[in-house]
Amino acid sequence: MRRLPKYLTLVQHLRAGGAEWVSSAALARALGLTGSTVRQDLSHLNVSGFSRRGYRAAELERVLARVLGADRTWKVVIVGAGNLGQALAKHGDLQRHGFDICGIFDIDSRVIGRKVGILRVTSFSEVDRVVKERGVRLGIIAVPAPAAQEVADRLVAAGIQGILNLAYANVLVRSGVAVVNARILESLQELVYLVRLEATEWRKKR
Amino acid sequence: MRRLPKYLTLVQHLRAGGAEWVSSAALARALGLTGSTVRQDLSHLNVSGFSRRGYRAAELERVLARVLGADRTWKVVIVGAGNLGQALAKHGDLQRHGFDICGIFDIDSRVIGRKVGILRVTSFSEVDRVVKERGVRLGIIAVPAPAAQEVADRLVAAGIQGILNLAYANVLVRSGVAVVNARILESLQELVYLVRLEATEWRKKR
DNA sequence: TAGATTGTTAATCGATTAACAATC
DNA sequence: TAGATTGTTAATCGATTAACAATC
Repeated sequence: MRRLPKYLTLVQHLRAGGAEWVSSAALARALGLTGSTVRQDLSHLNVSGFSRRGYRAAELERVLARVLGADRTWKVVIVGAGNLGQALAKHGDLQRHGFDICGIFDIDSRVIGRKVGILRVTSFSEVDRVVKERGVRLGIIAVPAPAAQEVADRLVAAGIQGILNLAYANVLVRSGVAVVNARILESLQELVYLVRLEATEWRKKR
Repeated sequence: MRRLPKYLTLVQHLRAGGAEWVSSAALARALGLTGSTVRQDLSHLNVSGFSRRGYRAAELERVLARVLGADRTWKVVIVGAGNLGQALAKHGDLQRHGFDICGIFDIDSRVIGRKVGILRVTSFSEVDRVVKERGVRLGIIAVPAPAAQEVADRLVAAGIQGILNLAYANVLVRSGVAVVNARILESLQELVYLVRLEATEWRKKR
């Protein structure tokens, strides 16, 4: 369920703010959902709430972290050391949330060897070796669109089990390998669509 | 509809590859959908296909671009000149797809004035003026989570109509302002969830 | 003609919401 | 007790898929 990460983040923030109990209504309000939806979602988890109080924040966080695998670290490689790839490698949030970045790769000899945070850009030809040696399970694709499929094939062949695709192209992989697409450009286009929709609705009301 | 940007991208790529006609089946295959879904989606658009051939690629691209507002430029400001903000400002894909980045802002005096691509980091205190003077309609939030809500309030007050929120916190805005969240960390957590799901399914089959 | 494809209707499926008894 | 909240069932809603006549 794609809402689970949102619950986790929110509960973490609420706990940081000192909350001991959280109600379905509170979660719903903060995420723009209904209490019903939240209770339905949480009922699939191994957690139970209390009348008049809600859910124990600490327990809820622990259970959410568990089901999302956020209670252990996940090894990741980043392919593509352009602006986006480098930004991710340096982005503290990933390390802070249990992702262990095992390498950043590129084919451009001008960036290979360059330091990015605590890492050094490595030739893409070594990606198989690193993935196998270190048992990396996740790969992030941050290369130009035309190269995305080739990179995906290579990662899957090396044994990667999940791909986060940031490239502006769809990649096809054999079943058994998970792919999540996350494209800022598409999100922006969605935003434009919504903004125009709002503008139209507004005009209708007049 | 959040699939429209995907159709647009795909049709652009297919056209670049020389395709004159595209069928619903071809689109479906490339995006992991069914032909039915694609035809339903396109039926809401002002475009019609032809038996035995499909849709005219050029016409489809034009119509999709139109409904997504990709046929004109959209002014954007970026708030937050950290790794991610800077990467976006330098990221050619945005400019190339009709987004005109009118400024990148930060509150940290150590980065204010620094050059980022062709832009220069400006003090966040000037964001209202820039938004108003240039008629900017979209804002991208790329600041740490605790600052996100404050930035959103400020952008909305300045007249921004749509917000792309990359911060790891939910922002609440008055109705009439569109918000799209795009968080790499949440996408990664979703990926982890899917990878573990696959692993479980696999174990079940044995 | 045979075959491929659209456009649309109807069926299915799943997700969201409403409602409310049970509980504290 | 009164009131707030969960957990769950049933209803609603919307999105996806199947099916197929119409078309070229």
